[in-house]
Amino acid sequence: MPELPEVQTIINDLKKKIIGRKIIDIRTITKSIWRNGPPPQRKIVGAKVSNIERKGKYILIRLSCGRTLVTHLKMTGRYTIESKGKIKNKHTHCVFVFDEFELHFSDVRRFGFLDLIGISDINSTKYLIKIGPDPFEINKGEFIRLIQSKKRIIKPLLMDQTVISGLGNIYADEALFRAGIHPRKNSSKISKVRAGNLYGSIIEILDNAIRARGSSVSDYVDGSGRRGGYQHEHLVYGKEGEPCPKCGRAIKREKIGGRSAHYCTRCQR
DNA sequence: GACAACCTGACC
DNA sequence: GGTCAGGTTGTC
Repeated sequence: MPELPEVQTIINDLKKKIIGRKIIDIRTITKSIWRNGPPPQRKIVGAKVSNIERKGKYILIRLSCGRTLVTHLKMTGRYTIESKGKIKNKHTHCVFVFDEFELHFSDVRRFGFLDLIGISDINSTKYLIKIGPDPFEINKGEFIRLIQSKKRIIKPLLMDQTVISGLGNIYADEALFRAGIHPRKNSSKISKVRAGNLYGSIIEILDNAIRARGSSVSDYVDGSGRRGGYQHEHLVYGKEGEPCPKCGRAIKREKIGGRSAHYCTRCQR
């Protein structure tokens, strides 16, 4: 799925288009895309979008009625603004109709979901409350303490959304390469200086990736259906066998924590 | 911590 | 046919 930069790009795009606009109709094509079943029309139709926020990789669309439309895009979910009456493709699962355009939620693999939560549910929805702070919400010292206090393999730890949110497979690989840290390194054994460097790398790549409107490896597109540009700045992700940009040795790909890790066996210790 | 599961599509 | 894919969750 989209990781933090892609989710943030979509949110920035949607904000410009739908804040202050009224939802005049909802058409659910795939009922199962709603985590708790499709909500009754009356709970959404007529409400205006008051704000859009991000919590980790979740998108929170705040409505004037006090409810919140929660979305997780998982691997292939998309939110795109489409012209009215646009022909839906077979992976479009829900359409939110506004006065002058429509917001389409589509998802090839259907791992993503929509959920409408009430005012009183905001702080009690279990999958939301367990999400940890994203890297922008903590400082370097807090990050160092966070990873040194756990005895975990560093890469899966970086991707554990309950510890720190927003990073996925691409940005975890890219951050570890830039910080020169081996993806299997035990988090408790990373020195303060190197953990600080890792924090700096994470912030830098997230900032740059947001500036480039995200990474499009295969499916990801922004709210206007356009691809991002940060994939051109990837140094190791998806580059198995290619020379390391620092030392020239071939980049290795290896399963770590059930996911493909890409790294340099010489530069990352 | 490893692995399967959820699903479809692309590629070898 | 098999493998792989920006994610998360549940089961050993």
